[in-house]
Amino acid sequence: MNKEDRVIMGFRDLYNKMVWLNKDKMEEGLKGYKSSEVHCIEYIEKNADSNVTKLAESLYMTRGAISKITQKLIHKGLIESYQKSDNKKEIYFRLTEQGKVIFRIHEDLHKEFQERDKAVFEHVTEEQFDSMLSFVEKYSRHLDAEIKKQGIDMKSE
Amino acid sequence: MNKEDRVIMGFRDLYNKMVWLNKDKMEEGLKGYKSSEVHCIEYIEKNADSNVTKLAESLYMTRGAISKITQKLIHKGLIESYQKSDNKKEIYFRLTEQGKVIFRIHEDLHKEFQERDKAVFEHVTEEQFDSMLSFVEKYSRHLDAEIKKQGIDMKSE
DNA sequence: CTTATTTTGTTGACAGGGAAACAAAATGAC
DNA sequence: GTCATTTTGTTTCCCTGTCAACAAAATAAG
Repeated sequence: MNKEDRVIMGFRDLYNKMVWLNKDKMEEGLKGYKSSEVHCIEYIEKNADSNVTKLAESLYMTRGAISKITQKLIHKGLIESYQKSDNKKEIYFRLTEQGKVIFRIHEDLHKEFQERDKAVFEHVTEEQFDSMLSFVEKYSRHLDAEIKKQGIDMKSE
Repeated sequence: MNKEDRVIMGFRDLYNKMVWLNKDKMEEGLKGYKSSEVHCIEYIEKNADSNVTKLAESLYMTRGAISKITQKLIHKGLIESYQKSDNKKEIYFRLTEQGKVIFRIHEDLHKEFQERDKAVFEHVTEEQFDSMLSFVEKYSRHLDAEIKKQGIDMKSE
C-alpha cells in the first residue's frame, strides 16, 4: 500500500475509533441525548442565526433529518426558534437555558477527551502541527472544489 | 481554538467531506450496492477467513448488522460461506466470481479518486508523510488502549 | 467428565436518517 | 408589475443499523 493510501486509511480508522470510543462516554454523560442532537446543539451555540439548511450542510446530513431533530429539540425545550422581520421563510434557532446546560456538559466531556489524549500530542512539534493543518486545509479546499464541480455535473446530466 | 482541536476537527470535516463526495460516485459506478455492502466485500477479499465478528470489529458495526449484510450478499451471489472441519460454530466468507467483479470495480473507483486527489499529495514531502503516519499510528494505539480499558471498565460496573 | 462462562451468529422490535414530493416564501427574468 | 425558478422547511415512505434476547457451540473451571 502506498503512503497516500496509508495516510487516508489511517485517518479513517482513527476517526472511526474515536467516534466509537467517545460515543459511549457521551451517551453516558448525556443520557437521553443522541449524538446527532448534541451536534446540533453544539453548532447552534457556536454559530449565530443557524437554520435547518446551514445545520444540514455543516453536519453532512439532509434537511429532512435536521428538521426532525430540531423539532424534537424544541419539544424537549433545549432550543427555540425565531424569525427575522424581513423574512417569513427562514427559521433560526438558539439555545434555551436548558440547552446551554447540555452544551456545557458536552464541552466538559470534550475537555475530558482532550485530557485523555494529551499524551499523544505531547511530542508533536509546532512544525508537525502546521504541516498537518496545511495538508488538511489544502485537501479540504480541493474537495470543496470537487463537490462544487459535482454539483454542476449533476445538473447538466 | 487550539491546534489539537483544529487538527482533529479538520480531519473530521475532511473525512465527512470525502465520504459525502465519494458516496455519490460509488453509488453511480456500483448501482444497487450500498457502501456498507461494498465495504464488506472489500474486507472479505483482503482478509482471509473473515467472519461476522471480525467484520463487525473492523468496520465498527454491530454483529447484527454484519449478519444481515452478509446474508444479503449471499443471496445476491456475491459471497459464499464455508466452515472448517474442526469448528462447527464459526462461519467464514469468501468472494464468488461475481463478488470479485464488484471488488474490481470498487478498486477502479478507488484509483479514480486517487487520481482526482493527486494534486493534493504532489508537494507533500517524505518527511511530512512519515510525520503524519507516525502521528496517526501513535494516536490509534493510544485509542486501542483506551478502548481496552473501557472494555474492562464496563464489566466492572 | 460435568457444569459454568464466553464466544459466535441470528432474529425481531425499534429508531434514525435518506429520498422524494410538497407548499410557501423569496428571488430572478422579462 | 407578472411569471418562472430557486430556496427553505416539512412530511411520508422506506431502508439500514442498533439493541437486546436468544440458541448453539466452544472454552474454562471445578
